[in-house]
Amino acid sequence: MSESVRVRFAPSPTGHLHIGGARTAIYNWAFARHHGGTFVLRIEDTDPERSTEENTQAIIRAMEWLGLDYDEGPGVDGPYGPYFQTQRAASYADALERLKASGSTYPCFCTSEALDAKREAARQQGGFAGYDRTCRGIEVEEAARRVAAGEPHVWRLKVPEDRADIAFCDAVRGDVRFPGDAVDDLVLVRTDGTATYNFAVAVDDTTMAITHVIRGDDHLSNTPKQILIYEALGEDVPVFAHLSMILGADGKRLSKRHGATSVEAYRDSGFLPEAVMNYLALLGWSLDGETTVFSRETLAESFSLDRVSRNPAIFDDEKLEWLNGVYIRDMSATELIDRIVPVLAEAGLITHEEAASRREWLLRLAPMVSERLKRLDEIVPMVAFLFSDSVEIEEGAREKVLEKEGSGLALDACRDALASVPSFDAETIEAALREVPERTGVKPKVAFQAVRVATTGSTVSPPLFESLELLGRERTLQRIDAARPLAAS
RNA sequence: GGCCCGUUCGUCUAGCGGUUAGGACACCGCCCUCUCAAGGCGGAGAUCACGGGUUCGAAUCCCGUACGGGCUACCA
Repeated sequence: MSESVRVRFAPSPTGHLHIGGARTAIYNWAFARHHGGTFVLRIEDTDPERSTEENTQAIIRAMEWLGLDYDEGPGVDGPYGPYFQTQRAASYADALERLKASGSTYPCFCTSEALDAKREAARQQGGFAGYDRTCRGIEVEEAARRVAAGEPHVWRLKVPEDRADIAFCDAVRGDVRFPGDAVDDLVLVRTDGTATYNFAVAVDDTTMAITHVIRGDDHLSNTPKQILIYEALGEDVPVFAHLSMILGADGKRLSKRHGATSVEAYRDSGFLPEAVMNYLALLGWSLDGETTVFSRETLAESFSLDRVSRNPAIFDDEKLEWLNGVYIRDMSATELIDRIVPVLAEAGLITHEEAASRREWLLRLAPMVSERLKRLDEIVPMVAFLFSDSVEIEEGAREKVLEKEGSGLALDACRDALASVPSFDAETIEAALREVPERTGVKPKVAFQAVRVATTGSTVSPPLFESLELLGRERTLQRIDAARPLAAS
């Protein structure tokens, strides 16, 4: 429990960083930071069919966005590199040599076709469908001769006879035990000389001196295989911690069918990295059962594996949105503007140049919207009326508000008041408009709603007086004039 | 089929032998109020999957069952 703690996040670049992977990365990061250890990013790119450089970059970008800085990995050299599995072939070859030397592996000449047939037959009879060890019985000399002769072969792990139960203490699940005969003589090195997943992972984790393997639940059943490889190699077994899956709203494993599942998709739909990180941390871990909002620093300080939950968790978009709103409200006006200008620019409401020259105006806008936003992109429909020359009045708004008795009267009175107000700021505007109901006898709600609909086009908007201030006197009066014919007398 | 893992309000969770089973999101009501939010207060919501044990006492420990998930590849 000190500086010697080394953990790794090992995604395979066959797609973008998804929610489940991100949570695994977060827990690894938090564990490393908590213990002052080292967080390694290792790219498991051994599937040439599906791995791409682009995906690798996307994963790294997503981690940067979340603030998951790693101490060793792509672009961050360390003493245990390289950090791409495709570049570690020499390391696997070396491990295989060690296994050959200790007699813990043997070549297998069975064809995959023959194996498939046997497996199928065994499964029909309902038994364990592991390898039947045919080639394990071949004399060492003969096997060596056939290998030398170039006969196609794979290398299999020679699992000890009558192996006792393989037991380990999982840091989140507790004691886990597999029957000794549950693991067959699995393939370590393929016919083409490349390492299989389980071999590569075990070798990498030992050669990278990983002390704690924190990973998805789907690897729990692979653990006994890897333990056997560790033992054959004569290496220490790390501590394992298996995290439960994240499921979609239907209780099924999270997939594309559930909509956005990649971290980037959340970024693009207006979520803040702090919120995503906080939410994901909470999905399967709790600080104390009470605290729900916390910074990444607090997460690092408080994180421990024994508070990781064992049950699968359903991803709840609504709670993420609420949390995102919490973080938005917590931002200063300048921070919020910095985050929002790109969104407005993207929507074509403002250019970056305009944003720079109207900075002061935008800073006044910030407090009006901050407590109304759950996602950054909601800003667009909310403030579009401030960026247009005129406004189209929503059908329902006209009926419900403008056609209500008294609204025309109120509009006239408000127009007069606004036209003659000495200064067009929210405070003065409010004072002037507050007198209208008294003077006309129209209820405040009716009068203010009429002005709101006339100037924003909608029955829902940011606070009226502030909105008018930002709109400016000219446009405000124009819009009231334009709406006036639609209003009841 | 075999082997592993899991099961507390709709959702995320607290709980680690004795609690009125706590909190958060969502939901409902009230207050605040120029709309919407935000905020404040309050409410409803969990026979702790089911069945057996162990115990004076079990959501907590043990054993089954059901349901869900994972592994069982020369994928990762």
